[in-house]
Amino acid sequence: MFDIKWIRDHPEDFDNALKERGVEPISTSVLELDEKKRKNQTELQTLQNDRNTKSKDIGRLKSQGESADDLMREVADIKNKMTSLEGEVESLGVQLKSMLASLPNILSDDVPSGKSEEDNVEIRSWGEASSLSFDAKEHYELGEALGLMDFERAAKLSGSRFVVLQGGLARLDRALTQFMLDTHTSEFGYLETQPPFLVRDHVLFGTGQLPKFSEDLYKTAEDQWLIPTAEVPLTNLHSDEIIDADNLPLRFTAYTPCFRSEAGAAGRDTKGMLRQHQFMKVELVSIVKQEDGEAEHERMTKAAETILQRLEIPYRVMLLCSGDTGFSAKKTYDIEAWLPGQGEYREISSCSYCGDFQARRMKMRYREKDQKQTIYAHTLNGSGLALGRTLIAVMENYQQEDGSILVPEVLKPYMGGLDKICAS
RNA sequence: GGAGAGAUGGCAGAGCGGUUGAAUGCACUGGUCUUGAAAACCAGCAAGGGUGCAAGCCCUUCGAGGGUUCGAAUCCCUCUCUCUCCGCCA
Repeated sequence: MFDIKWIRDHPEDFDNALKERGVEPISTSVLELDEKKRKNQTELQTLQNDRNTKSKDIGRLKSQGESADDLMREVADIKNKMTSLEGEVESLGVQLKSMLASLPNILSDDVPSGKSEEDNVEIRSWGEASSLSFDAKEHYELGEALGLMDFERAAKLSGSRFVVLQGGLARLDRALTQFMLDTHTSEFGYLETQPPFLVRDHVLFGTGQLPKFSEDLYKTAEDQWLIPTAEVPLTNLHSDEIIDADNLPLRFTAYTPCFRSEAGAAGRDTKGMLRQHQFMKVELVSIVKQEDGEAEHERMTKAAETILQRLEIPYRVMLLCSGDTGFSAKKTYDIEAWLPGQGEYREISSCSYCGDFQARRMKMRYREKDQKQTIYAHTLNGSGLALGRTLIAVMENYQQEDGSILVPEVLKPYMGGLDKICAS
């Protein structure tokens, strides 16, 4: 969501910025609506003022036992005039809001132009993206051979894009979770949080999934939505509040399931557990002062990278191009882990800086000590990391020629003595 | 799921349909006093929006949305949430 005052003052900057997003120039129609609304609003407020004073006069007259019939007639007149104006102001306001609510965030200056993921730019890489000394298998081949990853029975229960994990793989997934949460809480200062997994409309509006992307989400019969990521409840925790600046930054981490309909992804990544309707994720969310947003973005990305480094999984950090950056983000880094089985880097984390875009939508402000004015907070979110995909990365990178999987050193304390996962 | 009570400013808590955007207390900020602090006393202290060069003026908001009325925090309806009791339950 945008500051209408800023658009008034910088209509061309606004159009140019959105052009990067492939949005047609819209400032003219926005400002036209805005102007019309304000004109009507001013007129309406004059009438309201008139009505208020006259009503008070009526009260005064009546309390003195005098007749107020003339004044009452006048107020009735005013009221008539108000009715249509009220409707007009209301409807113009709704139009303006819905126009602004469907526009994506303005990108940071350093986001490269581009159409698709092809145009993303590698920022740095870590580790060696090498092939193994033997013929590396993909995660689903390994998992099914181990008898610990079952897609058929998952389909029997729930349809396509689900998986059942068992035994050592389920344990490994749990170990990864523990390791991630421990690292983020104790080393990076994120507050472990268990949020609800079902949320209301306005919460999804706040982070930007609604109104545009409802087809990507699941909705319950009670009209609550299943969260597509913990970013949604975590970022909204302090919505509609004025935060004491001394309490910033706020950093939250949560381990939650994520539910995505994957509408429009038909045929993509149908094999294995790369793209599921339900997956677990450890999420990171930061709420910071406006001047701290960019530094926090780097810090958050480092926190996510730390997990892969400790797991000794090669990865690269990509700066997403304009065409690949999400709706609410100003700038996004994807972390892609090396998958020897696939012979490719695949996204395992996405860290986004949203500026005040989400904060405006959810009315989350902060105030500096001794200042009267409120400022919209800046929000960031990142995966730290997606569990399913991290499990895949561990499996493919730690696979042995016999199909067994070694447990990464850093996970051993969490594996109850198990240091290798073999066929059951 | 059934029965009842409630929702007011950062918190607590008043509020016969008419100068109530809202008493009072606490908290907070500034000042007086004090060597300093505390106490005491004085003053200030809601958000969002419109308008104006500005000072300011104005509008809206007392859980949300409708309605009654010249006028609603106060009356009516719907919804949401909270609390108490009963039932069920991880």
